[in-house]
Amino acid sequence: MPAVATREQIVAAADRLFYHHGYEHTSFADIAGAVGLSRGNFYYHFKSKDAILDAVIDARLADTRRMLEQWETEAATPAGRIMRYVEIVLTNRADIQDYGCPVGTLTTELAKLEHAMLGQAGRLFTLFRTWLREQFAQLGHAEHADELAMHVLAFSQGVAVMANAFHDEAFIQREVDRMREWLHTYER
Amino acid sequence: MPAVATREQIVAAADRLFYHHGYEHTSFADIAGAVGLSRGNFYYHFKSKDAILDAVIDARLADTRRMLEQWETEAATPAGRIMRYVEIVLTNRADIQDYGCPVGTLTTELAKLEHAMLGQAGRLFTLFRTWLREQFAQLGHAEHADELAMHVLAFSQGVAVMANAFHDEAFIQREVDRMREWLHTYER
DNA sequence: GTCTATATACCGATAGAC
DNA sequence: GTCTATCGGTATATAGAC
Repeated sequence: MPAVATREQIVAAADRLFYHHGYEHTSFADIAGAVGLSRGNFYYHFKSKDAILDAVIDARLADTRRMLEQWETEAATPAGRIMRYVEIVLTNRADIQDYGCPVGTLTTELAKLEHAMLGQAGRLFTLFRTWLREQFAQLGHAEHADELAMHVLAFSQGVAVMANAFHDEAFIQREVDRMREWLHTYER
Repeated sequence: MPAVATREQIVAAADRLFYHHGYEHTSFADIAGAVGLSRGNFYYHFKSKDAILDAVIDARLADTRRMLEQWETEAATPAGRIMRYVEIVLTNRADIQDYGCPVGTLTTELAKLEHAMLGQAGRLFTLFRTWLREQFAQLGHAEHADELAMHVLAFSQGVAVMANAFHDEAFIQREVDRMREWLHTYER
């Protein structure tokens, strides 16, 4: 198999395993096994575990940018685009109940490990934060756009942690409805 | 040293290390070193790492019960007691910015590890949930008390994750103020 | 109750044959 | 580009002297 395709498979497998079982708990053998490679061959593609994490974060950043661009084309109004973000907790409900938020849980873990890649992972949060801020600015709240963006991010993280802890689907739906009503008070 | 005192020291050290560096990342050697014991002697007090986690969770449950009882004596009204909970994110701001919420981060980690003690850790959340539910019932919202309790828990978890990710003190204060105003709409 | 020494397993990482 | 074999380190856990 060409090196590029193998590398992409490794990143995809590592992405999934880091999300499902955490970064530290995932071993090279786990990733190699998921791709169908031997541990030894692994180092031809990535020279260290940090390098894989770096590649996974880059892939998530690229995926997120694509998703945000798609939301821009699908939702005509800034409020509609913000609701697209809010509704992720419904769209990805099953995964969130099992594994939490991929961004929040990775950042939390890397902070505890005092891992050098923590800053890189923070860029994922910043990407959403900047995008939400822009939506609130377009909604006519340029002055408090960042504060409102942070509030929406905190909503998603709170719901994700509680959904993961209690597996309560009705709770998620109620919180999304609550958020929708809150957002209406900022529409003009 | 008497076995009981040594055991308590081990639990206190493990509690702190699990919070600061995570359960999996904390080794027996780390805990033994913090207490000033050899690794070998460790097994006289705890026969497995799971047993230490179990003891740590029990200690946290006992500490939490004591804290909730103290809040009952310090705050005269149910709204005041709920605000005591909300203001934890300010009271423990420094630790939360560095390590997140001790309950939320432990539950998140154990879920990813598919650890047998996940249910035990969930009791910490349930303890707060039940207590908050009781406060909302006393406030005159018995019908939606559990939903309101879950909303307050989600608030604290969302703020903790974001505070840990961005280390933004002003953000925490704003979210607490927002919560105080929200709570006022439920006072009668 | 505390210690040293050790068993056993797995981790990340490397070397070298093919 | 993939493999097997292996190194050095660390993890949990145990045995036994004191």
